[in-house]
Amino acid sequence: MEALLDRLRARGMRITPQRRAIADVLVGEHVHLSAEDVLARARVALPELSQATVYATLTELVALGEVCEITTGDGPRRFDPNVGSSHHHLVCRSCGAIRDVEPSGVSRLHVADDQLAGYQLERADITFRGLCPDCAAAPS
Amino acid sequence: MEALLDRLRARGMRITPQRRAIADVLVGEHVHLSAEDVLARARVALPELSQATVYATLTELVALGEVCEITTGDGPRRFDPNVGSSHHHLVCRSCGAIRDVEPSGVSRLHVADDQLAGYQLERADITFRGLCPDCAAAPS
DNA sequence: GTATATGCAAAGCATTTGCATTAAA
DNA sequence: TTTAATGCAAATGCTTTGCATATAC
Repeated sequence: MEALLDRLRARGMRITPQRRAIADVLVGEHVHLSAEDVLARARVALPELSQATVYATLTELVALGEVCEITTGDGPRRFDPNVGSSHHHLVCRSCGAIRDVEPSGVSRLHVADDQLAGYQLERADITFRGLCPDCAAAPS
Repeated sequence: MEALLDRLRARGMRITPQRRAIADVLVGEHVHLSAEDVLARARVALPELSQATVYATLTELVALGEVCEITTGDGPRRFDPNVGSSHHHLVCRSCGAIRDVEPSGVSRLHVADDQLAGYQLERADITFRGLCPDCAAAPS
């Protein structure tokens, strides 16, 4: 429950009411919040929370690898706390909805060594794009 | 050579000096230009070209599928005219350099049907992240 | 001649920054 | 007490927009 805050404390970060409120919102699977979403939700518990603090905290959480960011290619970036499973994303090109795709459902990707030519690979971001069931049914 | 302009004409677009200058710059492989890059290069041939026209034209070219956009997750988006081969990208997290990865060097990706749940898939964007040879050698 | 494309400058949006104040440890 | 975190507001960077003018067809 307090896992994220514990890890932050362990890394020397101070636990403030602001960080607690933000951490409380960044929990669960299929959660893909914009910075604005995080602010709005965390403000329910802590109305005086500022946007700048949300951005600062999100930046740190991403740097620590506790949260990952998703760039939809349109609109603000989204933050995903589900870093445990290294899943991929399905993004609707019409409404922007994001759904997770479990890695187990995707064949493993392998890159030929000669393509890497000295690169030190860290990870692969895989984003599937198309129309979600709702948008496929009701074309714009 | 004039292939892109021909296709634009065929779709009813007017061929202006501006579009010619922009099209001349959007040629080749391993080309990943920002809007600013496109403006600067096209202005060599047509100094009075405006930024707004570059953005408008790039937006149309993307909509027509003649150019694809790459979101690096940092900095401005890049435009890639090499839509013929549906390649993937290797992005250096330190200097931002982008290199193409030929699909032939990557194992084919397959998504289990039950993961798609009504989604109408259009494409998969695959971005590998890590350090390029230069940045791996000289850590920041 | 007519509709489309252009250029300019202003607006827009997401995000970052500077800095004085506050508070966690 | 000390150093890090916060809030505010201004600044930044990229991109889009409104609108009058110019121009491809």
